[in-house]
Amino acid sequence: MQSRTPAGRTGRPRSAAADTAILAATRAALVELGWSKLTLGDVATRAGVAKTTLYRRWAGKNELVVDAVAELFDELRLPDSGTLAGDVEGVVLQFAAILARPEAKSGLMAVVAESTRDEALRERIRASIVERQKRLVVEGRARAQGRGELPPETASEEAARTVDLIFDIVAGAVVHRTLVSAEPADEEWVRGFTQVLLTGLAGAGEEPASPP
Amino acid sequence: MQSRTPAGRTGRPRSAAADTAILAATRAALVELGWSKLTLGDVATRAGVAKTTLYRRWAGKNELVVDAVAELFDELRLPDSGTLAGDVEGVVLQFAAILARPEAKSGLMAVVAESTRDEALRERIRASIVERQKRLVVEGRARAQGRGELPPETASEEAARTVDLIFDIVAGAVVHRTLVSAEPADEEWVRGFTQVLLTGLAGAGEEPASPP
DNA sequence: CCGTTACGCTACGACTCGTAGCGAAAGCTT
DNA sequence: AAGCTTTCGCTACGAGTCGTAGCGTAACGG
Repeated sequence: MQSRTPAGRTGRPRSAAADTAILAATRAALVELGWSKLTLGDVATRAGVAKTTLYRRWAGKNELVVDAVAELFDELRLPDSGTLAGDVEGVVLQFAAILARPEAKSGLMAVVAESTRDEALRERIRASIVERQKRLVVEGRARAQGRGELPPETASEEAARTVDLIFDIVAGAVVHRTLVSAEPADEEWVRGFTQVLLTGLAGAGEEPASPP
Repeated sequence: MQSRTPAGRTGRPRSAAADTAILAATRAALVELGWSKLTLGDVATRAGVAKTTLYRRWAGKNELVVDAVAELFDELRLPDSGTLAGDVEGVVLQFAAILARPEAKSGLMAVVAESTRDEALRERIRASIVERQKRLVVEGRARAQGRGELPPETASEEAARTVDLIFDIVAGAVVHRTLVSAEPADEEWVRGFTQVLLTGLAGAGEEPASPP
């Protein structure tokens, strides 16, 4: 968040209700208009605030949409299924459910595209969206190592690289499936993906050990 | 392409030189301005043509950028390294090299974002960019099956699903690494990725069988 | 009650968009 | 060589958006 009133501050405080109304209006506008046709004037009207209020709180369209989309990822939780495969499937299904929403599709990819030319924007995305997801990978990996499903820790630098690699594979696959292939990442797909991730391509032909 | 002069047509033909100049100017504008600040008027000036000529050939910014970016993928070739791992690494490195270019980063993701609200645009992307990449997966997989590195074909519908899955994993990982994590998909990363893809997470700690 | 800050509203110049209309140019056909 | 057809470059235009400035009012804290 960025609109927190600095602690020992005088004067009229910023309306917290306006913040939530603006972010909700932004998501609604993303659904109806998409990124390119979304205008800040329209968002202001939807939220019931003045256009100038928007410009007082956000630098521009990019920052506003990042904050609006970031809230969608608040609900991400790491399930405790007891097995690595179960944890992966659970997280991926949650991630896929978020990405299936139209405001996430059009908003997230657009700001990522913009972030290729804006270092500050990329950092904002990283801090408010990506880092939260990556923490799930770290925790899930640690659990699996504790159960002996994954080889134990090596050097810490090597571990960081591995986490980054896993994260790029998991998040990238779901994003590509949802946005580029434009097919749902449903349970069947997630099962297949998880099997490839855990056992590799060669093992992908075999059935998993436990049919229901 | 869309500006081919219909076969038995009379009148002045469209300038092919204008086409290439416009697409090159579009890529240059993508590098300098990025997607959001790119204007068709600016592209026309760079290409040395009138703005109206642009509107006669392309419906809008989206279609123009898709064509401009699609040309970047013309150079994709499937290397014949003799092993599945080598083929995967070769293709991924080529793909990564293309995605490393700024005109690909800002252009490709932006049109993908737009395509979530435009069915025709998504089809245009699929036909001119995605399908070409997917063919490499199909061919590489067939070669590996011929060498016995992958289990042979099952049902054809099952095979299509597998190809789609592999494609989403490979392309998604490279895209996510390059655009979201904003780190280069260099040889070291590609080696690690290929190993996970072929042997799975559990085998990712082991060294590959054949050191040079 | 007073100082300070946020808010809503209006207005503004600058810019981009996509289109229309025109005369000239470049092909093919006869 | 003349005629037909289509494209091209150019200019101009209304419509819409941008981001900001200015003003009076509202909501807090001391």
